[in-house]
Amino acid sequence: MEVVMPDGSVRAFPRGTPLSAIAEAADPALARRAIAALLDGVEKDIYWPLEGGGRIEFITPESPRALEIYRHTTSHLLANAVKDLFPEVKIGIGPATEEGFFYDFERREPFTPEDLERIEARMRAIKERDLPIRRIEQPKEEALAYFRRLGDNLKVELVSEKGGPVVSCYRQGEFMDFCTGPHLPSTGRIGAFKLLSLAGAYWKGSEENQQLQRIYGTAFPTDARLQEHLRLLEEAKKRDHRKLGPALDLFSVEETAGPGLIFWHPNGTIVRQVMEDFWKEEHRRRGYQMVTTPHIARDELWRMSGHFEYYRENMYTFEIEESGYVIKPMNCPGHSLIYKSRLRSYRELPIRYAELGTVYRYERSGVLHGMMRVRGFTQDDAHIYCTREQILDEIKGVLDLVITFLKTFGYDRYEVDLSVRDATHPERYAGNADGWKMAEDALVQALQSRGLSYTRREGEAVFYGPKIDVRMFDAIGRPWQGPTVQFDFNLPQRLGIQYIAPDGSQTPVVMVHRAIYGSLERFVGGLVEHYAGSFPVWLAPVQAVVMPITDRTRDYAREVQRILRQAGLRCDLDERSEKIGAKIRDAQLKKVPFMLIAGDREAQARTVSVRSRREGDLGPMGLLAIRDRMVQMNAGRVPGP
RNA sequence: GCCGACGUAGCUCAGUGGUAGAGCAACUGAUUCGUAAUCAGUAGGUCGCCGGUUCAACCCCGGCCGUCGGCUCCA
Repeated sequence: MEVVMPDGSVRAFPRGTPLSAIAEAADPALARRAIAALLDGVEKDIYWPLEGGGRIEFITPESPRALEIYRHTTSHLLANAVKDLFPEVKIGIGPATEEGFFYDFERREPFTPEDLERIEARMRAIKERDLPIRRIEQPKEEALAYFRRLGDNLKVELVSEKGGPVVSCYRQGEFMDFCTGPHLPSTGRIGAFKLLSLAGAYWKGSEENQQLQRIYGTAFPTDARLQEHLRLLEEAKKRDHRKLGPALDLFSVEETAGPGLIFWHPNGTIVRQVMEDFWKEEHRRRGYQMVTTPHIARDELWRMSGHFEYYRENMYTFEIEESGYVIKPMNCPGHSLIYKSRLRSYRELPIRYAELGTVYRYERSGVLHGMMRVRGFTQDDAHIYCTREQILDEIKGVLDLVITFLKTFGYDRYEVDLSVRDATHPERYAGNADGWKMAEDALVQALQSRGLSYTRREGEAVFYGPKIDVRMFDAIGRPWQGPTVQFDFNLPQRLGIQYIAPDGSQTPVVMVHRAIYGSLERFVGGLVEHYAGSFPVWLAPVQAVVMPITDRTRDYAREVQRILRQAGLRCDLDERSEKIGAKIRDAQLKKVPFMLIAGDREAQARTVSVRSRREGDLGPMGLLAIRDRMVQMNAGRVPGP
């Protein structure tokens, strides 16, 4: 048979030659390192006997696809160790994930952290034994009989559902698992790994099903890469907004008041207001009109909008004088009422209503998370009511706005998703096919016109319309949910939102719902982590601290503060009787961008010694020079340090 | 909501049934000092809350609240 080698040459091998032998023939050094192969692009185990020839490539520990194989094999190692130590345990599934791997187990007693240590030790022992890992293809019935004999009901369920007439399993020593592979050729080839945590997880991801115990871990080909990953986890921990936020006195969550409710402290409120000012400025400039709508409304409104039907579980309701009321979970019905408060002509469109609207939603206690997932939050919401002809320009306008914001906040990397409906199930969606097509075309055209590449996500649209979602990546490469643009075919229909067309007819509007920050809480939480608490000058709660060195220069320092404050800068004065080193240390810990040191020399020369939080001592600068520089950074919303 | 872990001073953490501790922060005083911690003193706790066991509970048991890691669901 003929084999196309990795270098492109074609060579002949006898049928049944193992891929490892082909690697050997290609390059003995490669053969030693190859952990698996690609046959015409399909992953195969390295010992797999090749029957029909084809194009061969080899996967080495450095290959991007290698990681998944290492992790998947390590998850089997985990299950193997658990079975050894706890024979009564039933095994579920154990895939590789973005960050590592997990395996789900059914066991009456909970695993303890001590169990985890024992399991990890056993895993290492099995790795040491260097057991061969072999793929076994057998009739489905045989595999079923095997798992039945072990009482592994979950596996029996999986094999019955997923397996064809012949199913593949992987065996290492006494342990065998139902799996498509590929895997490392032996347990000794497994790299560095670590078990990380314990969690509950529903069988097949459904709340209806029993809950299993999930053990999480991570694995890498080398210890260096594992250590690097663990270091990154530490780094993420240091940036955690739930830690930094209270430490920098930005916000707190108060048990007395209840979970999921954010108290914005003065420092946090500065960040928030600066963001709000920027937002209002940009929106007014682009023809948005600010509106304000009430926090509560009769349930009548929410019945009309459909929320009472579809969103009730998330709404807080109460009664006043025997009428039912709802605390608003969304702003759109309110905006639509303003639109409907009188007849609208096509001449008025597009109408763009914007509101920093605070909404409250009931979220199950287990999902709450710092500022990221809360029960009360402020959306930077806007609704665009326009004609079909105006759609494209409107979407383009929104995308321009989105890009402006991403840049300003230093999110240089982002990805765009376009979520469209599952066209095979039109009954699940509001609006007609024509509307969906038109909306989708407009979204695609707008994205193209702005040179934005995107991933199309079939069936990911909400029931009321297609949407664009932006995912932004922070300074250490983690994704955050960003701006979103959504069409809404439901509300205009339900609320009868129309305009008078040139021919005098009543025509339904097209409604677009969009948010840039999403929620101020979530966005600020993300920013804290993105900047690790070191906000750029324009956002920093305190932009500079003036530090007199001795009491002799106290009055001068006060003057410096006054000058900066008069220029609109947020400037503190540290006149404690501490040494300069201590003042610097404290300002540094508060992540203040500039420290302005005022000693005798500076007072004499009408300068300050400038110290940057990031670059350290920058030497003396004239008062007006530092003032103007900071004013420029502030007004220019310079995203950097 | 579910599974598991955790909850001691503002923060970080000691404290295995017998009178609650340290460092930092805070406050007071001294010190007037040149780029990440000056020194001394003082104060600060219903050990998350409620109940139970016990002569005695921060410690053991139960319930609740909250936080964290996940699952499930979302800005």
